[in-house]
Parts: sequence; structure tokens; C-alpha cells
Amino acid sequence: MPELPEVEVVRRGLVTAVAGRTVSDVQVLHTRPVRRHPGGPEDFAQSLVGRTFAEPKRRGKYLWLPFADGDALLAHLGMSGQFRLDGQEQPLPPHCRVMFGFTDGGPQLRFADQRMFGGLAISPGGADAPAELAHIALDLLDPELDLSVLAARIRTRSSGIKRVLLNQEIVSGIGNIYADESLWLAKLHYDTPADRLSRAKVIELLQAAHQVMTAALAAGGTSFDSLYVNVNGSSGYFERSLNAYGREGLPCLRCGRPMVREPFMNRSSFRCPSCQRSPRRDAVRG
DNA sequence: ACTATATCCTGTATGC
DNA sequence: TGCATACAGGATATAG
Repeated sequence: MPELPEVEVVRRGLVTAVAGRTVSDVQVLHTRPVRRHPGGPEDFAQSLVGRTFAEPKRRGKYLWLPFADGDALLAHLGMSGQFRLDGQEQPLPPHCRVMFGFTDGGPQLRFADQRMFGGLAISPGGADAPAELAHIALDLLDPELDLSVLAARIRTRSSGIKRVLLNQEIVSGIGNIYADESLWLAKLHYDTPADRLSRAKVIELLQAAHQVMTAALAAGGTSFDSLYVNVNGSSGYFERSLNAYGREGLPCLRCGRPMVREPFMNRSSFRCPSCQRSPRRDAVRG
């Protein structure tokens, strides 16, 4: 599942793949991935012809590919989205949804997406800061992020801390995997009310999230090739380096107690029942 | 404004 | 073998 580190790996791949290249033709093979483009699939394809890409940008899990004319191609990988750079003669990747050809006759840019939670749209005037992303908060790797301001904001919420971490309007880029990893590092239960955490604890948690995503990014550079992110979790990084996610029944790498999996927001949360205790439940159980 | 849940999607794994 | 169900989960619409 692409979260911030995986999306950044894709962004870096796209820099060399598209910057300076001019679109010659676009084919929309499935309309769903362009559902957020206001003009519809035909307009999407037509309006891109003749545009020249600049350097791709990212905020949280969103990508945007600016054009020299000031507009941008906005992209989200969702659960299973991939950008591929393939020669025209190469067979289409599975679940290929949109193809971009270039005037230089070089490799095509192909957007594949099995589950189609991802999508593409044109953002008018969005080269510097797409208006569509106004509600998306800065991510932890953004140099403009103010950790103090973020910590204070988090501590105003009564929701469980994991809900807050996953809320892209508060801090962006964190998904289910890195949320669990960060909470494990900070020894926090996912349902701890955010407004019951000390400022120091919130800072510790955010630093843990920063650390785990930075490490993942470093590993991602080696275990993914330039334009392919394995969304099914079989990459080396996920197998080797996760401390919490997916470790149901396996010993906690700190204390040895078996890790547990619990339903959470239509997905799962993994935690150590000993290192990451619930204040709410402890209060009830006594 | 804040909080919580349902929904979209399809391939894989599992149970009967 | 076939059918049904659970699961993976990011973002958003909707309800409270």
C-alpha cells in the first residue's frame, strides 16, 4: 500500500521519466481512474496533448506533475496505482488504465491500477500548489512543517491517536502500516485519545513516524526499481523491517509477548498487548 | 467544527 | 470443484 515513502520513490522515478517531455497522445482505457477530472475522459485525454512536463512534486500521498504552462496532472496511487515507463512495443502491464505517449517517440508513461482507488485529473493552475490539495496537510518530510504547531493541533483532538495520524487534513502521508509502526515505536495504543497525550509524547510519536518513513524511503530506493512499487507487500523492506504491521501472533520485538490484531476502521491494527496498553480499557477493567 | 462510519474496487486467501 | 465470505485500505460522502 503506497504511503509517503513509496509515493516518494515513485516521484523520484518520474523526475527522470517525464521531466522535459511533451505529450503526443493519451489513451484512457478505463474511465474510473479519471473520475475526478471535471471534464470527463475525452477532455482529459485531449487537453493533455502538446503539454510539456516539468519536475513532479509530492505532498503526503498525492503526486502532481506540473506542466510548463502552469497547469498540472494530479495523481493519487490509491491502494494499487503504479506508474510504469514502458517502450511502445512492450505489452501492457496488468490493469493498465491510462497511457501517455510522447513526441520524442520514447517510452510511454502508463498508469496501472488494479483496485482503482487511485486516480488522475488535470489541475488548472496547479503547477505550484494544486487547489485540490488545499485541504491536505503538510507531511513530516516537508521542510516547511512546524512540529510544534502540529503537535499542538493533534492535542486538541479527542479521537484515538491512530485516527488522528491517519487524518490527512492534520498530517499527511501516514497510512495504516506506518501508523502502526509509529505507535509501536512510541509504545502507544491506537485508541488513546489524542488530547490525553503529553506534548512530549506527541513529539516522540511524530519523530518515530518521521524515523520509520525515512528508513523506509532509504530501503525503498534499493528494493523497488525506479517506477514500480510492489503494492502487494512482497518487497524486501516490508518483509524485513516491520515491527508491528502484519505480525499477529509473532513475538513483540521488544518484550516477546505475542502481537495482536484488532479490527479498526474497516481494517486492522497490530499492537503489542503489553507495550501498547489502552488507557480507556485499563480504566474500565481496573 | 468535530467525530465516526459506509462506500468504492478487485484479486487473493480461506471456509464449507 | 464451486460458491461464499473475509480481507487488503485511501479518500470522501454522509450522518450524527
